[in-house]
Amino acid sequence: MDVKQAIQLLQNEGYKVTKPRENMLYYFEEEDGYRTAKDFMLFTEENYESMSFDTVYRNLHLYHSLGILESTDLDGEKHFRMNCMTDHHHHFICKDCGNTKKIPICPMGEIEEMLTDYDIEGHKLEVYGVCPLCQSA
Amino acid sequence: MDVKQAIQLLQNEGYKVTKPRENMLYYFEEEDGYRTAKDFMLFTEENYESMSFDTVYRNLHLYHSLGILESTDLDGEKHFRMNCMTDHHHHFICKDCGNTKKIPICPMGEIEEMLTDYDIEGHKLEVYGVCPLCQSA
DNA sequence: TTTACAAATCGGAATCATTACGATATAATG
DNA sequence: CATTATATCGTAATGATTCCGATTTGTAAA
Repeated sequence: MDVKQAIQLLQNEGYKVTKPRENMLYYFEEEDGYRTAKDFMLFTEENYESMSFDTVYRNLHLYHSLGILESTDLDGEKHFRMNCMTDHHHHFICKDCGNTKKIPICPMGEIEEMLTDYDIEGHKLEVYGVCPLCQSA
Repeated sequence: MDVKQAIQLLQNEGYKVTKPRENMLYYFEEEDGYRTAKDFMLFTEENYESMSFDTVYRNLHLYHSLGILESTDLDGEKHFRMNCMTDHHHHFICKDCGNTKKIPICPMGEIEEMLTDYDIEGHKLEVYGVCPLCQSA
């Protein structure tokens, strides 16, 4: 998912393409990892174009519901990153920088077999630690 | 982990065994699933022995740091359950009642092999949905 | 290109979960 | 049973997120 595709999706679904929305898309396309609402607010302030909390949170939810962003609960804060929908996978998440590495392994096949009476709606597999770059820093 | 073991652990580590602490232990021993601070506060109010937020949160953290409780971030709230330290495993978590079912599968062996340059500190594997009991209700 | 209007934004107030704080109470030890 | 460090209490403060009324803006039709 890139900015171009996301804008296309917004238009197809009848949502307006506004300056704030574009700014958010470009930010998350650039950052290859999980970021919070505050991360984004700080970034915009540094670039002299801060926007309302309301707008940021509302669009984060919109983007999540449209599948443009994926999210995870971490340390009591919601974190978001661009959604890579091409294949099903999971992430290593660096606790220092928030950047991620793809993990192309998923044990859900096995697990579904042992939960036949359960209505499975989703799952989460995440690995936490420090990435090579942050280790050397 | 049961109440008896937890109390033993508190004493060994030099912590006092107080009424509020005992109440919390009995609550989590009884409930076989993830519960929030508020869940516990509501329970105590119904039993006419409510206690301070400060006390509840402080002891939740204490119990977590001692390994008496395990925790997970869910819907922007921290959830806790009695820790079952006998074997490494993961959980199915019912989104309606919070109760859990053990999943004795873990793909970390495979995953560690593909993350050789990464400093791995932890991981999370959770399956979400509706348990059989809540489906029929 | 202008107009019209639904949709989006803004700033600030409100809410919810969680943490901090000073005063009081209490478990553990001698 | 006296001492004292530790825990609790009630409340105030914090941090993330949501809500709200007023204003602005994209979009589509005139």
